[in-house]
Amino acid sequence: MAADISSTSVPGTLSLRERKKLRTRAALVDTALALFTERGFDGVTLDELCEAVEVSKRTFFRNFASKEQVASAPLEALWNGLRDDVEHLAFGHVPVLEVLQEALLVALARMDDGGAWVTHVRRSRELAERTPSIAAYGLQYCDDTSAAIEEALQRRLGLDPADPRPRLALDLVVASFHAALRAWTAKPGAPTHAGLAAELRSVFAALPGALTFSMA
Amino acid sequence: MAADISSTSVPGTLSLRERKKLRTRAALVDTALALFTERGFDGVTLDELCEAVEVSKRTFFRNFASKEQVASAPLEALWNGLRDDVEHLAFGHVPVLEVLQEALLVALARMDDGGAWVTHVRRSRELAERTPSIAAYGLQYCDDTSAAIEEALQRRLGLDPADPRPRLALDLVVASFHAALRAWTAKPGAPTHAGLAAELRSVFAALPGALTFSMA
DNA sequence: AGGCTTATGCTCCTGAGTAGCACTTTGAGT
DNA sequence: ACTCAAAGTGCTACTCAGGAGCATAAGCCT
Repeated sequence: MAADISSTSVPGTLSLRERKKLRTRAALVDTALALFTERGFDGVTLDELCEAVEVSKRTFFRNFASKEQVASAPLEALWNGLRDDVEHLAFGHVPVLEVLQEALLVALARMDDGGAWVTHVRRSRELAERTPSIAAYGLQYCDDTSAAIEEALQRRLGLDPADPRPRLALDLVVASFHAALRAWTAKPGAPTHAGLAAELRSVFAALPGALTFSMA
Repeated sequence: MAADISSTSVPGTLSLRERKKLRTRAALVDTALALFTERGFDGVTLDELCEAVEVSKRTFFRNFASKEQVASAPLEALWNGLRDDVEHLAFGHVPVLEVLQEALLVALARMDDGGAWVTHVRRSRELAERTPSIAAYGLQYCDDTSAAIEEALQRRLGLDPADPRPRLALDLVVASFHAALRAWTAKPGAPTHAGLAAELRSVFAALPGALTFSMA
């Protein structure tokens, strides 16, 4: 899943084979999001998608585990980034919740290419909203990643595996991101990276109130 | 989805047709959980399941939207119960989070038949743990129900639809339940209803600490 | 009792996802 | 430079989930 640096002499440079594979993968994501957006997830068969990218179905399934995954790829990249970062977080004596919030903002900032990612995410999100199977896949991936992160937190913080607190803190951060994503997707106009980050900060700010507020 | 009282004179009594349908449904859930547990989710085809219950595949799909749903039925009943209850909650000036926690405990208590439900949940849970597609379906159903509950909360509390707090509070309650479920499933021995409720209370108690705790 | 509604069964069909085999490309050893 | 092993790719054939149309039977109302 994560790009790994291998056998080539210059670190950070990928072999021809690896670059080709990444290009194929990117082309599949790009074309899939375009076709799904245009004709709907169920209106596009895998055969059509593969034909458009000039790749066989076999190759598709070597890059993605399911039709749903190719539509969820942009957000998976974000969660993978967060998961990898947790390994190197400095915790000091700051509350874990705050460390995780900051880590998500950092992972999000890292996704800021020239706007390609943000455009993909917007499309992916809109598809998920009207396609239950995509939403289901995304939630499950998120849950899996959360379990992996929880495990890392337990290890790095020296906590009892039965302690529910790290997972709850993490789930709260994830729920905040989903809330931010919904709000951001609902906003009309061209999607921006800064806009998404702002929504996320705003939800984080509302979080303490979520625990204490009562009827107006 | 929810049992509705119809045309018969005595409220609470279902017509023969409706009772028969419910029996078929229950038989499908029961047999499905047994077969899936025995041979694995992918080791049982729908045709086999339908044959075992002596029902056609058409009938199966009139009762359930997918193979995954029949395995998730027990927990769906709980979420449906919570969703319906939210319509009649008294909020007073108690924090919404606490009202929701209490509501979930009440909905859970209502599931206490003689142990059949709890046995089904345990099996369903164990299946979900080793079958990603079941887990995905369950999370998506939960998310859908949460959206419906959020909508009800907005309406009943007179809140701005853009206010993220009710959904965050709800997500926290749901996350607590999932944590309790994981802990409960991990415990060996015969599953009990009281045990699950106790786990849930224990997670609720740990919740404030989840926001503030830092490295030991 | 008889007509109406609704569940059910049967059968055919599409498309996701898997597996086996042959072919090509790439990186490494000599 | 040449060769070989390893990995990626394409083709084909297969299983099974899930949906649609039409005919039948069971339960409901008058």
